[in-house]
Amino acid sequence: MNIFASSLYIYTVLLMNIKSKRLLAIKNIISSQKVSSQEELLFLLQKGGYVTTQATLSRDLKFLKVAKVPDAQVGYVYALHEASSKVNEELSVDEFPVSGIESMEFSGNLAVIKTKPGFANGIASVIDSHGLYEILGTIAGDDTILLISREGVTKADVVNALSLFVPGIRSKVV
Amino acid sequence: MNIFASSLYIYTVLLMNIKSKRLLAIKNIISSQKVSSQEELLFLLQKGGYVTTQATLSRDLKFLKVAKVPDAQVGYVYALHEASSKVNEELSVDEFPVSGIESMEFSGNLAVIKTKPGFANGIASVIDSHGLYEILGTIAGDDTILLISREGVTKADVVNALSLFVPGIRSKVV
DNA sequence: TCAAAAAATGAATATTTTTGCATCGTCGTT
DNA sequence: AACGACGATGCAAAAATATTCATTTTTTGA
Repeated sequence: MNIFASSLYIYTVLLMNIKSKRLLAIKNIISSQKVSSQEELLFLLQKGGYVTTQATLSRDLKFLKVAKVPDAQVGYVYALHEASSKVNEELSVDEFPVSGIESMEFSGNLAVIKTKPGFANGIASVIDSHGLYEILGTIAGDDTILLISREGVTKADVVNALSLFVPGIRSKVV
Repeated sequence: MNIFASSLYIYTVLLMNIKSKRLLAIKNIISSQKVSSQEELLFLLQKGGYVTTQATLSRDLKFLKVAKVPDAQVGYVYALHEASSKVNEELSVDEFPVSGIESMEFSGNLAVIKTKPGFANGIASVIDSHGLYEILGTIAGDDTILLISREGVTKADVVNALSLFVPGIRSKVV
């Protein structure tokens, strides 16, 4: 199977472009160790294969709302805020999620998909864009997608349909 | 013992208190408005009668562990840490903005909760944070929350679950 | 597909923040 | 009283960070 011809590739590109990956790497690094300057972060990113400049880091940190906080040990540390701090705790620097999806559960002809914060809209629109027969439509909040499936369609059908372009999707409740 | 005869006391009042007062003033200022640079803070302090230099502010902010956080409005703001700002915290994790809820009605495995304008997201996230078994998830707009309950769960079950932390909750429709 | 628009980026620069050093006023000790 | 220690502070240099500008890359719309 040529994955570059598959919708998996399209999905991946849509959600995980270079910048997104770098942002995720930044999150992972600063949540796993004390980083006290952008220069230091720059070096750590390079070790992970991300080559960029201090200017871009400054913008990235602003985008991520990463705070610079006084710290007893090293003077200052960069810190994520509450909401984003536990997002990627199980991920190492070198492993990136190909999906922002956390879980999926059904209730009747509805499914509730939990995503990483902020991912719901993006993922929902990817789902919508495939125009799947099984899925009537979706509504997305910030980290939750409500998916309405067509009458007569089973939960397995929906999972199967989504699994075509959502890697590793699996329903918690069967 | 006459503490006014103690030179330690005099020393404390004359020197330490100046710093303490300034630190307090800094806390008050940055917790009541958005301050985006030390220079700006310097000016605000001067208006309050505290004359100092930017270098001292840098040290003060470090002492107070004041974080510099990216902000959508003004670029960057200085922010107190959780512990320091607890004064303003009116709601604990277990308290609930019950006054924000207007009504709750069911239809099948769905419930629509009407809230005061702007409250929906906050209330929905409080509900989510409790990770109730009965509730698959919620999606919030501005003043409406859609709540999806698990299959086999009754309306009463949902109300019971919510009533654990939502005082006086009651379903309009049974 | 192509052109226009928008977003991302690096280099250089401007701005902001931190810090080394010297000083001042005071205390505790001799 | 003299001396050394200490915390607070200002000044100025150094370091860190943010932003401007020009360019490239990506996305969007027709």
